[in-house]
Amino acid sequence: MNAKKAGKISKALADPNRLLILKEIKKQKECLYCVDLNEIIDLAQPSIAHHLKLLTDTEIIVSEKEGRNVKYKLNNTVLDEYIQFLEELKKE
Amino acid sequence: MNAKKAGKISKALADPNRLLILKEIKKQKECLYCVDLNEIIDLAQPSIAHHLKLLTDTEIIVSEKEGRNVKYKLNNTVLDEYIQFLEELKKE
DNA sequence: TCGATATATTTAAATTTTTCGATAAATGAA
DNA sequence: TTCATTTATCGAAAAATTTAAATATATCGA
Repeated sequence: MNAKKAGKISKALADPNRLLILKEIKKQKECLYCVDLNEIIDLAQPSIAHHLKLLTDTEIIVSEKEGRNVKYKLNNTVLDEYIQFLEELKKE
Repeated sequence: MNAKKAGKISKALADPNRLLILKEIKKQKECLYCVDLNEIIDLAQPSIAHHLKLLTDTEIIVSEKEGRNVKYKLNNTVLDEYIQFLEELKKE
């Protein structure tokens, strides 16, 4: 992963509400329904949609449409690549 | 590491110039002199100082005064804790 | 089809972040 | 002490982000 992509992912992770979304995905055993976030996150619906878009744009989460609903799950591959980028910073 | 701290670190990493600083620390075999950044980063001196402050505030880098100069090195511990936080996101 | 529900988009305001000029503070050298 | 160098701080402008109201779109069920 290059620095540009890592910067975008860092930015996606740089917000408490977006971290909360990721935490909820983890909580729901990998898969979260968008509609449930309205009860969890104290933001208006368009704001939640905005945060979900930022996260999906980086591909750190992936969305799947299911009827009227959208469900989200973590993309472990991208997360691993990001972690790898961070690990590289430690190497001399 | 809690989400609040992880959010601050994510924010610290969410800027191309700050990632460049970290890359340079790695390049200089762990230790970077602040003065050298002026030639590397295309920003005014106060801007560079601002970015360094954000990074040191999260303790992802640590500074050490050496005469007039300040040198910086990566804090592997904080970086590892941040990585651990990310790893936890993957666990069900 | 019609109404209800779920999500997305547009637009604009509020807030935060980034940037830099001016200047201050600290240190080393002459 | 005086001057040059390095870093930090202050204040303000510019840019980016966050938020929500209004509205649009999509889908389901009756």
